[in-house]
Amino acid sequence: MTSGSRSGRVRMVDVAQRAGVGTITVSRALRTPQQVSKEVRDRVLAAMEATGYVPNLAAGTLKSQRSRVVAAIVPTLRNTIFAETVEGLADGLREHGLQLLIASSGYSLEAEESILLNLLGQQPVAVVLTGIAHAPRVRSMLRSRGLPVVETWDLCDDPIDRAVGFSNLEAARRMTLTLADRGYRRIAFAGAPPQLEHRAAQRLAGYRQAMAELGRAAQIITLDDLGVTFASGERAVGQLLERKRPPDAVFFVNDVVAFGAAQACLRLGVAVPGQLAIAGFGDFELARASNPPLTTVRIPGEQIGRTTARLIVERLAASDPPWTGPERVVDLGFEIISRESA
Amino acid sequence: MTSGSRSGRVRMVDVAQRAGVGTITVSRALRTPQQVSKEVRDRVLAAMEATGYVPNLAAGTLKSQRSRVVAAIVPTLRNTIFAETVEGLADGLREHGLQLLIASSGYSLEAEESILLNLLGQQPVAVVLTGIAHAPRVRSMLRSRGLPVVETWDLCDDPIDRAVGFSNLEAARRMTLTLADRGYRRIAFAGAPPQLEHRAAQRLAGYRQAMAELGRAAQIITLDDLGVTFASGERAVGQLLERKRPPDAVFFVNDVVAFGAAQACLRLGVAVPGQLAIAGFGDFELARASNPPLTTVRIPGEQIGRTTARLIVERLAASDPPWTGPERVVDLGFEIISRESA
DNA sequence: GTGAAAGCGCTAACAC
DNA sequence: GTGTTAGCGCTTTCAC
Repeated sequence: MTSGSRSGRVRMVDVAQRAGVGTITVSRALRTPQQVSKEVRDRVLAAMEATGYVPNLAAGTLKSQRSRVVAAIVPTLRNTIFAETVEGLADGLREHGLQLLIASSGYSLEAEESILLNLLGQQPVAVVLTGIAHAPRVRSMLRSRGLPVVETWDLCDDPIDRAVGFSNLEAARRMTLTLADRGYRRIAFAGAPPQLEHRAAQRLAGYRQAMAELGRAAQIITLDDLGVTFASGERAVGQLLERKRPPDAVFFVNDVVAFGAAQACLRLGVAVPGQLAIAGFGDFELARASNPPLTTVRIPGEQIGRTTARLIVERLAASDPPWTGPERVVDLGFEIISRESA
Repeated sequence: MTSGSRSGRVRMVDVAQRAGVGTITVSRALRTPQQVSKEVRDRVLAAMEATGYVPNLAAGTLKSQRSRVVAAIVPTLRNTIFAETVEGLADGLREHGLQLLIASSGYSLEAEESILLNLLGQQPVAVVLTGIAHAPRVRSMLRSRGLPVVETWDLCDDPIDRAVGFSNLEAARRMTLTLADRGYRRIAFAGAPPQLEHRAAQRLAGYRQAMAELGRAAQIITLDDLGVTFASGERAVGQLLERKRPPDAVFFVNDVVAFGAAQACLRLGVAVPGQLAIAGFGDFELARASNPPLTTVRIPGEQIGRTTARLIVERLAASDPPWTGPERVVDLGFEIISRESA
């Protein structure tokens, strides 16, 4: 098992010679074992063990024009927002022998574009993007390549290829109406500046639409820190309380900031929901752990990842042309979760 | 910019012909621009734009025996524990044109081994592992390859190549002594079963050592869920309170479970730190957001990532042999952070 | 500063 | 079920 000279330079030929077969047989033993007789296969596997052979995927990819890598870009890995999706995706892909290549864009569309160029060089067999808003060239570049592409975390009438997600707008609208149903009168929305993030903008739009339906005036609180840190939620509460006529309910753009706000209230002695009701978005583990537990929108984070993996695997098996087939857009829905905070 | 026939099949020759140069000049314009006259370079860049050329890294990697990929394995991406390290690493590498290939092992050493085999196939120029405990073959495989390897999040006298981290044992020992200094008498430690995770075992050992120094009896609480969810912290509090003689302070193996425990106390009306003091480990954003804020050990998560990136970049530039050079082990230290919870 | 030829290690296509 | 041949698209080496 450790005899192989200086490993890392063991080539398929070395294994083949040791097993007394041709290189192609080694290749087949690895990729399509059923094509190789059990006896030979065992000999080959033993030779691989003995030499510590690790296939050079660069060579295989080059020749076959087909890697085993799926490239994904998420806005951030720093908090838990996309964590479930990424793990679900990675698991779903790994079960089919595909390796996930992840990069984060820091919520910047320009960064997304340049990162994508880099990732494409690795010859991925599919690309996963977060959201449906992209730099102009991203769409054309991916379409012209004819690569399977899945856009996640939102829906869209005309995806680059496929989309898997839920309606951020509708989810926010429903949450707003739910808060109104509960009797809250002055419902505010807190999010980062909408031009910074399309999904946040969609949620804001859903809030606005609901408020219009209710015939009430919208009240917007702008978060800093891209609206993804506890601290920005805390600061928002500070701002709120200075207002002459503060809202009696705030719908936060995600659970991370909602949680930060709830903790600030606890610290400041602001009763939740008595004095200020708080709603979040995401139903992360944080929402249940909060005091009080957060009313929020459950979104199918892990399932988005799993479904994305499934679509990719199916597409690779079928080798359909990119923009045909069923399920171009998969709506996994959302669910309003009522807890004590609102 | 979109003329190039069916993109994804644009090769370097196509760009070269369009620019009226040889392929090698295109290659140089991309990789070592200073070797190409400005005039020719501009023509080449224009041709790349026009054709939408994306270099096939598989071919380059194959020929040059040198990719631009660094492979990393972390135990999980599901919570924030390793998030800072991963982002710091990714950022530090990207600044030098290196792409991070991340995979998660689910805290399993066997999974780590098999994932590593997969990743090695991509011909990474360096490998980053979490922790210093690995399956037996991992060490020999990496050493024999002579690849730059960085083990993170712990220290070790004899790393595979380099290690960047802090002493989990010493950090836990110091925190335990700090709790004793504050006057807590019955200090317990809560962590997952130590055989499941080496870093947790080190922290337990540090706790035991401190308790021995103090001449006190150790009291261990075993967490479920690998000790990485809020819920397991909550359940631990439930268990604690059933004891005849519960501890007056609990040192949790990380901030995630400590936070879960603190929230459970809040809910159950257990005064923190009055009735039960709580200490965490990590100083994640959660620690500050908690009520009360958590006394914890600050560990240099992002800096581990940054330093790891720096070591890798330096090693690639210097092409030193693997186990020589300064800084084989970089101790980034830790800091006890005193807040209200203990 | 630029080019021509060779070949990295594997797998597709075709034999047997 | 197994082997032979050719070549994927780059970069290295050496020439100019």
